[in-house]
Amino acid sequence: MATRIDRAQVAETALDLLNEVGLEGLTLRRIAKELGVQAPALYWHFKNKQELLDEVATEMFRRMAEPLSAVDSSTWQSCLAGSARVMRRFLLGYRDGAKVFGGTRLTGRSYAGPVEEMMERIVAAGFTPSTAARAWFTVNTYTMGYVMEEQSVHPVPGGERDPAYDLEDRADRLKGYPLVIAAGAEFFGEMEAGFETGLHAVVAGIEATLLTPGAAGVE
Amino acid sequence: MATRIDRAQVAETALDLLNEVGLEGLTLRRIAKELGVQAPALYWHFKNKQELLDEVATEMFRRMAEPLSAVDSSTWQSCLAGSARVMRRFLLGYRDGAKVFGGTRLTGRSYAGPVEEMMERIVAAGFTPSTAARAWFTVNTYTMGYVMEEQSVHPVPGGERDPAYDLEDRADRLKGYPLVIAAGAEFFGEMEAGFETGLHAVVAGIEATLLTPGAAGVE
DNA sequence: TTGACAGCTTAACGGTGTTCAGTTCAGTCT
DNA sequence: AGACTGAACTGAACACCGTTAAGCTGTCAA
Repeated sequence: MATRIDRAQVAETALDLLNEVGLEGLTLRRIAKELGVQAPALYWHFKNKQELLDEVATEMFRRMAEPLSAVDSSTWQSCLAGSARVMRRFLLGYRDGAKVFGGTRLTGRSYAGPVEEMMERIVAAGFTPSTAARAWFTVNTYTMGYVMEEQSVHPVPGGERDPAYDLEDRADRLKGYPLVIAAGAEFFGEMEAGFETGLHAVVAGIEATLLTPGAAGVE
Repeated sequence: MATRIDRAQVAETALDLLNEVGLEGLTLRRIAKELGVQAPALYWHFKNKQELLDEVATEMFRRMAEPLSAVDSSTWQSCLAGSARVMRRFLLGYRDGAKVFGGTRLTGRSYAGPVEEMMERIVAAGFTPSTAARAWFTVNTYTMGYVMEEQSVHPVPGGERDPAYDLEDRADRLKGYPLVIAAGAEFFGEMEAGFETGLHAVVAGIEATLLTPGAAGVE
């Protein structure tokens, strides 16, 4: 009845299933069921579950590619910041998106095109290939780390906050540490605005230290 | 024979075991065995495995507390950068350290003391409580994200690189994308130096955008 | 018609987190 | 001292997990 399945179809199905069941619930049996197939059938297409997850992450990136290349690239700042925003939006769009994407290596070379394009723009703006890569990596690292934290506060896309992160409870528990309480409010309050503020800082720092060599040291 | 166990002892044992077996191998039966006890005994002390892992992360932080408060705090820059370095060193010291630490919430209030202290120093340097928190969070986010990546290249503390990240293979695979190849060399080459460069940028950006309000926008 | 082989199923294995009823043992009270 | 109590742990079991091996089924070529 149902047509035969292939790698791409499995990855797509698994990715769409992710929002329903979360990474923990994304078992081979569950994926197979969604495909109208028995679990071991997946082993015809993938060596093991990790390889399947790598393909899922790659599919995630594939879906990011279009909006990524549509980012405003009139300045390197908007290029970097824009791609960070796209990345965040996409990761937030999938349950445990950051964990899935961070825990896997992209397979094949499908991701190379968009990345090359973006690097070209940054280099054109005055960076060397090496500092451009560092700039991109730094922004990416920040973004991944941020969304990771964000998704542990906000596990389900569009859903409400994890009650374990209730700010009042937290304030109560940490009485006597006023700055820690204030910090919690800053961290877990307006996460979108917080991301922008941090991103803003990172980009400004890149300008100060990577674009123009010979800036002040940290020490 | 053996004395009874308590939460702290379980967490310490589990944390020490982590370097031997990795997060994947850190099963309840294995931890219990190490304690000379049966697996279900752990359920007397913890509601479930996640709660145990939370305690492990907290124990990790507990061990960080001393070096954290020994960080040079003569300037806010050295304070932030120093704590980021301590954090990275510690996370790298445990197999899957970033995953464990990132995936859990710190329990209790044991962590509040050191954090409060650090925040006080930053506020004293001219930040508001709110911008100080944002600065700290941004640096932390970068550090966690960085070490996460670093540990997927370098899984075992002190061990050699994961062969899957071989740069030559990568360069071969990505022929035709010169900037992507160069980026790979920058990312996965000298990871210590790379961390410092990025950290440097982040701190400089914090100075430019958070310490002195009214800086240039990202757009 | 026969053979080959890709793609799938069925059955099973060892291991996982977790539950639950029962056991042991230190410490308290009469 | 001896009975009691509750904390701490054991043993057996459950449902489910990733994974493997062997066998079945349909399609296509010769």
